[in-house]
Amino acid sequence: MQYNHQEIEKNWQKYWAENQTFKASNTSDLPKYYVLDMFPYPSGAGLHVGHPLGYIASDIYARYKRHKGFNVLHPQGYDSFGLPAEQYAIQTGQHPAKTTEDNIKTYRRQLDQIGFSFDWSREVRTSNPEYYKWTQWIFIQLFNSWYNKESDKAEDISTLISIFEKEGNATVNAVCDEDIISFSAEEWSAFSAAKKEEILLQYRLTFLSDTEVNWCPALGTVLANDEIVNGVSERGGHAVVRKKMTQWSMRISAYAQRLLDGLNTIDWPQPLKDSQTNWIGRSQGAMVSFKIDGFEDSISVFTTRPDTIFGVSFMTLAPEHELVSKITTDAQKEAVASYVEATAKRSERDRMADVKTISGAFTGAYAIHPFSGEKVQIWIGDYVLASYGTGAVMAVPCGDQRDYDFAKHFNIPIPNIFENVDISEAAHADKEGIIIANSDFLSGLKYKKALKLAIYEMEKRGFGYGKVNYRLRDAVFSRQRYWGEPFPVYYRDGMPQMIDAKYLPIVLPDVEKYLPTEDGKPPLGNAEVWAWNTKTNEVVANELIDYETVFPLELNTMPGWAGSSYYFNRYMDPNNDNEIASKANLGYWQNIDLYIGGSEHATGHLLYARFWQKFLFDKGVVPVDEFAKKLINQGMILGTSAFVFRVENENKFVSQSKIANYKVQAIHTDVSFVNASDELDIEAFKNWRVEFKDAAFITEEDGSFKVSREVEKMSKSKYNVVNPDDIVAEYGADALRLFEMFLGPLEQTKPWKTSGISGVYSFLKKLWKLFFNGEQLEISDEAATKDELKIVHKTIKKVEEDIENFSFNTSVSTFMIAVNELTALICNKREALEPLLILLSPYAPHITEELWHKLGHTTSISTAPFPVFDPKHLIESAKNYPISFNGKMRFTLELPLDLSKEEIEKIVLDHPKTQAQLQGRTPKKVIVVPGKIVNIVG
RNA sequence: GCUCAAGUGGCGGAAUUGGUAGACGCGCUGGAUUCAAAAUCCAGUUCUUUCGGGAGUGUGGGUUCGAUUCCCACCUUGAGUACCA
Repeated sequence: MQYNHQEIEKNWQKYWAENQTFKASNTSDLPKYYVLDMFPYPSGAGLHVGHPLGYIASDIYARYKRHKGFNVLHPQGYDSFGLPAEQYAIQTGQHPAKTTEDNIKTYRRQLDQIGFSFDWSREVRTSNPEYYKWTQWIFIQLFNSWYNKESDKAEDISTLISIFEKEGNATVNAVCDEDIISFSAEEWSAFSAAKKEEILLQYRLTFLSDTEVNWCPALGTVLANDEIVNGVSERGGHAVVRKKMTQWSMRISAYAQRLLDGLNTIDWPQPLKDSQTNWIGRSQGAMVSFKIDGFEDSISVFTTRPDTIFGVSFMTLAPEHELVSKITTDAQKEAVASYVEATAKRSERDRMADVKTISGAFTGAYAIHPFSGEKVQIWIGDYVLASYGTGAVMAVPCGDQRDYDFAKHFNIPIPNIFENVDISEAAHADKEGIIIANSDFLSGLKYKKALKLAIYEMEKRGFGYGKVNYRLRDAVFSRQRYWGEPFPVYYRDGMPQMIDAKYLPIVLPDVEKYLPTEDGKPPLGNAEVWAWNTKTNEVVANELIDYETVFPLELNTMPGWAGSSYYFNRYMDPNNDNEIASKANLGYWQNIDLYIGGSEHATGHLLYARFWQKFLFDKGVVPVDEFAKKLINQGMILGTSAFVFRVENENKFVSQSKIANYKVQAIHTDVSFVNASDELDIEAFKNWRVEFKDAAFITEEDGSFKVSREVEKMSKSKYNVVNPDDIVAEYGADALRLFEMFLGPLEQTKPWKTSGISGVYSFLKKLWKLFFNGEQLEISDEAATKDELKIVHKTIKKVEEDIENFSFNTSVSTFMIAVNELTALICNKREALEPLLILLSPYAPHITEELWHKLGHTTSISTAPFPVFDPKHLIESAKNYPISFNGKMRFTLELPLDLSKEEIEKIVLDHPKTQAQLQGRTPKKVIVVPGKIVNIVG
């Protein structure tokens, strides 16, 4: 009987779906295990063979855990809000919901044919109102919360109001805006309702503010920092400029320290942790305030080196610093103004690309050194960033290279405050082993002591204090897009009002056009029914807006990361209409045990999701404050492009080995025209494009035409995309799954070459043959021999270790070895083949399910217990010892394992081959490691 | 520039409490079967060799009886990050 993968795979996929084989129960006595993939954005292009890699790995692990007796949650869904559907809508007028629905159908079909054990009854889609109801709900919770640094968690805004009512805000230790006014309890109660609202907004965890945002004119929207790469938009590579806009922001900075600390409690890849650590950017130092000569104002700076404060010889402000225009003297006005204008013109990208050029301008003003009382010049320079720290630095040229370069360039003095350090060529930034000099009370001290004493003195004298600073900025949460979650917000007297949670979801309205309005409002500005009636609590037509009971709704939508920041909790109870998920389900499933996805989400999704999880934990919604215990980044699968060589200015192609004789240019050809031996199907190539129809070909001697190959990113334009549909049709899903795992270590980037799949395909055919004699299924119930059991048990041991270590590539070779060895023994014993099928079933679920049932079983193999390894089958009585001379293995010798060291040494030394190797020399030393090796020195 | 990771046959890769380098597969070579092809099966495939053997895991050094594995320096590639005060 032939191995017919097409029929087998279709049948079992149908069986699993009909029997809901992989539906997870929310109540079970079994231990739980939650395996999750990062859910995909359903793009119009569908899947290529690189996409399922992580899904296959997680599916193997999920199936393995079921065999091991776990109640496994392994759901899948779609991150279905996003830009491509919207841009398609702008071009074609097609509603993004329709495009998205179509794309999801394609995705589902492609995923289904690979045989994943997803519990599809739990599917979520971020663009479904039943889902984004909870995205809106979380937004309201954030709005109604503030961060109390005393309790170090988010609390309800009502606790803040009651503090204000009792004692004003002097005692409040909160994470909030910087420009907060202070007020007493009496003043608070005297404030108008609007004023109170305005103050509270400065404390809320999501808040409206005029912020400098990254505005992308080409996309017509703002972008978050992590959506910008090298100064241009991550998507499309468009220019990005700084612009002031009123936007919703998320106070993620409140969680900076906890996001940092939490990294120590989770098993995530070190590079990913490093990039989050770097993104959060904690630095410890001090805030110091410098008075400005002749002004009431002072300049605050953040420094990590307060020990070098006596080395300050000037100060530098960012050109955008608010004090610049105020303190600049008349004499310097022109120079400063032209410098400010010049820097404003330069894009972020230019400024970043050009780090070496030193530029700046003197303001004419002086600051007073807080310790020495000396006057120091105040400069402006674009090496100081407005967005970091306070936008101003105390410049210590002897200890910081940038300050040093600036001072040299503008002839500013460079006082040396280090003992025995030469600073004639460069600054001395190293803080280890230095001794401070010329620094009043700090002189003679080492770095650590000087640092502590400097902060102590600043605090005592009242112009500075120790502080931890973070690079992490609050996250802009508004997008000027259509295809995203609407905010549950309307505006009354210019102040935002939350819609009561019981009226959620606020459903995205229909619009005529998906572009911004003519007066520059976001696309929702085109909606005609987009106002909130506070009496009837429903969305009504804009024409009813009277600013008394009917008010305009928010026109922005939420960013892409909103829906993906909590979806893993929703899978636990996806159809619950009253809560994100029930307490019981959240309590049972807790968090993700294994999360698999790409490393590109390191500082986006994975940071925001941790932030929301911690917030939801503070609010008592979820039971744990990290959402994923273990995370693995699967590597990218690259394409192997094929090139043909065309003679310049001729319609003539030259086979690979002959190009030296011609002047040729390489052009991509479709990889599907090329076989395993890199030979081109000339006919297919000719029919590919009209211009190749009459092309001439200079072939190899044997008539074949060879292409050259190169590994590149898989992309349509390089004609190297391989569609899993084609692979599944020709070789089957089991072969695809095995081959993707066989390519190499999961986390590694590796090239795809379809030719290699024949190896795993013939492995499956060999496995099939073990069960059949010609057309006839033939299985023996005789006891397995010692040798057969040895094969089975060494395979159990290795495969179990490999899966636990996520080393899926090596277990595929182990299966091949086992089948090769059993084939050699002509083994068809049930006792040997049944455990082998179970071992293999996570990798190749269809063929094993088929053979399992052919063996007479009536329930799915996925419920069979994992075979138990018994070491007694691997006990050996003899060892084939490698005999080395000076560490080089020269021959092997089979010896019983129960020999003593001395006996082994004697036998080896007496052996004629040893004598031949020694050629009469006497060995200096003989190392015998019983059971391992013999090494003869001399 | 900084940080991290990785360099092993023609290719993907295997081997680490230091102990037989190249498992498994692709490709390639030869053979069997076939009218022929596909499929299948068998043998071989790191390099070199005077067929005894010798060399060999990016380069150079070190530790060790013994190093792909540990240490130092360098080279190359990839990823991330970048005026962070």
